[in-house]
Amino acid sequence: MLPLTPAVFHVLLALAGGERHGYAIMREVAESTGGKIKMGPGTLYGTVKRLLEARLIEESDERPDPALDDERRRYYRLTGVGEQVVRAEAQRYADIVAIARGKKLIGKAALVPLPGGGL
Amino acid sequence: MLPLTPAVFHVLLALAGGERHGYAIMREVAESTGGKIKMGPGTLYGTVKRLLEARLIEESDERPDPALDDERRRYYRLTGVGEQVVRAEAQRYADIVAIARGKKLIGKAALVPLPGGGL
DNA sequence: GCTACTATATCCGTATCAGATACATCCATT
DNA sequence: AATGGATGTATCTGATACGGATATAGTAGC
Repeated sequence: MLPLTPAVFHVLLALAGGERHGYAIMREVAESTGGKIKMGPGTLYGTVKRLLEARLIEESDERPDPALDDERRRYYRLTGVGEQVVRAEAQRYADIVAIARGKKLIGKAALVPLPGGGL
Repeated sequence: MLPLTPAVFHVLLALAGGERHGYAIMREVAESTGGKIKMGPGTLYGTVKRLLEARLIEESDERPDPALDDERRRYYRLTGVGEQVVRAEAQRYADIVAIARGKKLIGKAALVPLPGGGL
């Protein structure tokens, strides 16, 4: 199943933060990547359709407060399998980042300031 | 240009460790991913061809010690642009990993031992 | 009433993937 | 020296995904 395509991964990642409707997924992807990734509607809804067929996401019946709702919206959430898949892919990404760090392509994550400076 | 496809990224990542010939790239990808990713020849040489056309890699004239060489081999190395691209993609991966961590999909980074000593 | 934004959906040209296939060489074993 | 398995490069092709264009329509502000 892995690796996921970037479009699929971004959609699952957005839904990992809670259920969302299609347009909100588009906005979240753009926002979370600082505008570097912008999904067009073709990519988004095609991806959503495939994810529904693969049972990685499912449509939710729950609606928010009617005052805040928009009837046109369709809300989606991760299934159990979907969550497992997005976790596995995130771990794969982390493993690759570790490889890239080993080759000095990128610096170490700034979790703790290094006294000696370094990369 | 970004995001790169997984196949393209893995090839560039392998070449970030120094110049290599095609088959060695295949082995390195399999090894560095713990056997999780295995590129077939179709993927590898198709990818190499596209990377050459895009000037992200170039063929190297330098040959190793004839005693260790194999005339069939064709060696490739990153171009300047290729290195910039693989760095940018590695950073994009790191950014996504940070997002995934923020959503508690994966744990914190394993501490990679630095050559200069400890943290 | 007009315009921009929100929201979902499909179509289609292009590109990529990955397995199958092909062919030649190197090396170890018998 | 013959066999076989690993090494090494290369192409073809079906299936799939991408992403821009397009379509439709409700909502909100001016």
